Amino acid sequence: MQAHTKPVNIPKHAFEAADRVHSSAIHLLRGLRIRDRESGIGPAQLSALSVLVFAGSKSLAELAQAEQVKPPTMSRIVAGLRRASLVRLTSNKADGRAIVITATAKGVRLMQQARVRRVESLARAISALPELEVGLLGKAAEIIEKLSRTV
Amino acid sequence: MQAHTKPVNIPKHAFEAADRVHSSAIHLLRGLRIRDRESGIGPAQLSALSVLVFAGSKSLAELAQAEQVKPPTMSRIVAGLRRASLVRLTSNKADGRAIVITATAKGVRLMQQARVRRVESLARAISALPELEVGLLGKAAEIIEKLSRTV
DNA sequence: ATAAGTTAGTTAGCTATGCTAACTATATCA
DNA sequence: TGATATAGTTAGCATAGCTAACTAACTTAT
Repeated sequence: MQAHTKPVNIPKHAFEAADRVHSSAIHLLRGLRIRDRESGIGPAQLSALSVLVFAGSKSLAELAQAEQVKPPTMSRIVAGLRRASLVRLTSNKADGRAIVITATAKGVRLMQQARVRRVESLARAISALPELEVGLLGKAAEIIEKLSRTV
Repeated sequence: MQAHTKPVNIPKHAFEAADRVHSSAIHLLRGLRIRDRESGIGPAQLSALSVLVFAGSKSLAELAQAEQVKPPTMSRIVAGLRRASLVRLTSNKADGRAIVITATAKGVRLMQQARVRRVESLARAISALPELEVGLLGKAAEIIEKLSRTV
């Protein structure tokens, strides 16, 4: 009943770095997500909408996979977004079973405002840092972005 | 009724750095949280337990504040943790209304395993990076940790 | 000392979000 | 054509968020 991973093949310093990066990411997002309440929609709806706005139209199955939820869950999330007129559903000409989910202008506007609210306070804090540290953060973000495609 | 912040006093480069840091943190945690399902408890319970394990015993109100939820919500989360024997409730000698919530040995074990599962794949990815980048990540984590106390 | 007010937690009842199982409708394949 | 597979929905369950209203215990003012 225990994780049967080889525990020894990861150097200690890598594990500690991972732990600190993980922990700081949690604490950062814990602070930033407070302002999401102002959006007026729930976290799952907001996150699904962000995928549609930043990655374009998706089918239900694609959106479910991107958000790591099962299709029935995404079905209800999309129903909520639709009720709020934040997305529009159209039919896929090539496949009558599938739906094409697209953010409406209202949805794009809501999402952009939510993103600005989130990033704004972080940006303010960052602007108080020395130039060197800002550059360091930019490089680190790039590395983390690359890592998150591997893990 | 609107946020009366001056929108212009944040330099563009700070906003862009914030955006990249924010985005990379989201993508990182989106990948890591998949393995939390193996813990057998829900995300809110897992997160509350991590506070108890890493910051020690807390009252219900303190735990609710740390997790940014209202007391009734935390009351139910703690009830779930208690049903699973992951926390123990004792009375506060100094204040008969308050409860002291403490992780049990089983709770500590579950939490540590969950943390290892999360961090392990990230650590593996990090161990493949050049030494220089690992160091850079460590410094960035420190800066982000500091920032998340300000934002 | 006791009545009034405050504070800590719980309970009830709503919504949102996660799941699996079972269904409908459409595509595809033998 | 009939069998099978795939896309999405519906039903029903659990968890997790909220507010309103409650109980119990502590504090304060008279």
